[in-house]
Amino acid sequence: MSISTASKALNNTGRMGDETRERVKRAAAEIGFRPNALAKGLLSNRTFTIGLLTNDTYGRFTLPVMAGITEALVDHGVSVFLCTIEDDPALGKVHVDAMLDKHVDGIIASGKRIDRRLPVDLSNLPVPVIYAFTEGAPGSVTFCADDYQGAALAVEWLQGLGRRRIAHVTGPESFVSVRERAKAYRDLAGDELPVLYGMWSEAWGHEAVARLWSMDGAKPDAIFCGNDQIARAIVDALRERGVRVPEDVSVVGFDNWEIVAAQTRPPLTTVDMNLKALGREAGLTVLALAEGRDVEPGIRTLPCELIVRQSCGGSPDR
Amino acid sequence: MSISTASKALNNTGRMGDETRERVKRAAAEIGFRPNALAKGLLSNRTFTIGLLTNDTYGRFTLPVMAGITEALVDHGVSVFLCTIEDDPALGKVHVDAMLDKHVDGIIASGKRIDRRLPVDLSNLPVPVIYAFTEGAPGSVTFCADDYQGAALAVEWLQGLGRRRIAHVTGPESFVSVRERAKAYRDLAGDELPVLYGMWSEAWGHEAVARLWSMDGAKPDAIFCGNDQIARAIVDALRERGVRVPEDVSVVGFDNWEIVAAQTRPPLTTVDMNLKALGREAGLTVLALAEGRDVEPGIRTLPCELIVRQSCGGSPDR
DNA sequence: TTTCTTTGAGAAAAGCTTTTCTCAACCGAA
DNA sequence: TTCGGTTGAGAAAAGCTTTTCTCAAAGAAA
Repeated sequence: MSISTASKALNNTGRMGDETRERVKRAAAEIGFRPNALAKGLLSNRTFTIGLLTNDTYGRFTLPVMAGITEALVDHGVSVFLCTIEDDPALGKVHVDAMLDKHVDGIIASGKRIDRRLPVDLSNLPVPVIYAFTEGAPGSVTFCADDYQGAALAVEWLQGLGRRRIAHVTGPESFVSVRERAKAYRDLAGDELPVLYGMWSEAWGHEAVARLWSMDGAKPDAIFCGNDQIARAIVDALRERGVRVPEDVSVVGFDNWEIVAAQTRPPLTTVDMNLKALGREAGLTVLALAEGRDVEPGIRTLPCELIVRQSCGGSPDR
Repeated sequence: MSISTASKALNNTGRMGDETRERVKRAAAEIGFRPNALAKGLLSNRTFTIGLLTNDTYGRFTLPVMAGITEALVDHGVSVFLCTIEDDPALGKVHVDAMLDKHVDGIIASGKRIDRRLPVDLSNLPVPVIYAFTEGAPGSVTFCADDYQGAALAVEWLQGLGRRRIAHVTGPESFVSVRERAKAYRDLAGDELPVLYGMWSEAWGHEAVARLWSMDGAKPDAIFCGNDQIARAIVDALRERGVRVPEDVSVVGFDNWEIVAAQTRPPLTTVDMNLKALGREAGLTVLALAEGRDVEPGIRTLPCELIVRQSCGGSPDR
């Protein structure tokens, strides 16, 4: 039995008798034959391996993205190198070089904010690169969540519940996401109340409540928060003041970070950026590029989704 | 210039004139020559690739382990496949098969608790397997944190601050970690107060405080918690009751989960399991096995460390 | 000058698949 | 019987390195 005959039998290629083909397959199964992916890759220039580059140490955003990528690609036999590069350009280069040496089929760059580049040069690489939840190079494919739409979802939900004095407490104005979300808030809720920019911390949530409740005039009847941590702090701060959530004030978060959103009392209604879906899309897109298919460059925006829990009141079906 | 001469020049092997060697190296640098790791691996049976298998979806424990592995191995040119298999045996098999096809040099199995196996059969694999923060097969190398010592650290710290009525609120007794920590607590703090077993949730923390404060007799002057989430809830619950932390009651957590420990008011003093160091050790150990070096099988226990913040009072240097 | 030794460079094989070509055998048709 | 066509199987090359072997040339010693 020649090697080439065996190869053709197992790959269902070439011409040969059905009986021979079956015999080869049986024998292969019996000895537990596994084709060597390295040899295959050497020949085909496809390693069924991609690299995920990120500077998100805690995996806050990258893990869901990674989960999506893996979910989409595992069926295609693709495995993923996860490379966390902190914000160290040297480390980034080391990891990228290692990936290139191993001939990954493509690289997905990811991060912890949408408006910052990873500290690595990914231009002129011999493999396709796409960006997910991080700023991409011009002419590249970039996936990100639709902050405007997500924020609109939150504000409209509050308005649908009859809330009219909606405040917005959020993170640093330097973040594009923050500005986008604030824009949606302004467009829908008007400018009766100031947007409160601050930090992404619980401390800021507490301070914001103190500020809102020390202002003259009617108090807010709803607060749309820039992330779940702030929302949680706000819920805590309101409780400490004797303000009831959701009876007196509805609170909406952003991120649907389970560990925060679900543990808050009451659990947070919040906007989910669908990072897993984003990862799936990103994964399928590198795969397409790796296979030589054409992909339109540009920024692809994926819609957010509102996760309804109990911090707003109202029935889940409105 | 022959291929073999070039190879020898670049690898500093073989006999050749210094001038030739230099010339080859210059030329290689100039054209940006990268040896193909696949071809190299095909020959040497080393791919400088390992797989990290985990069922810890949120990366709570796996991410620090992963960071340690990467940190230890990136200098050796090793890249890591991260495979999250939830608790799905089929998915596990798919990932393991993919890794074997790609000829990883070794596999590290990791998880979210020390006394559960991953739902995959890792015996009789053609590559070395080691376990980190999950139950290992008999005769294997397993790394885990020293729960007893970590708990002792916490209790001794509280006693060193003069606390005498120390309570212990922790997770489900079914966890080995829980029992180990409780044992250390008992050995050091005696049995004046019951160990309160419950859930790993904030809700349980609140309930535990309610229970402790409704009991007859003197109230605790310190609470050692099974994890940071419980500790956080306990700090919150105490504040709501008007009990001051750390003046009236000292609280110690477990895990040093920054996102919880650092955001608690006051920030938590807590036990860090040194998962990153654990990852480093695990990484170096698979590498050793992959290189054919002998490694003593057994369970390696790494010491925990106390991270002092403000929830206990006392000066950081005692 | 001849022979031995040393030195530097290239040839070839191995590692594992896939793919393309070649070739022998067999069948049916002329 | 002979020729064209079909069919099944094997040989060989390619993909990229490393390593071992061979060999020619140059230098040194006799």
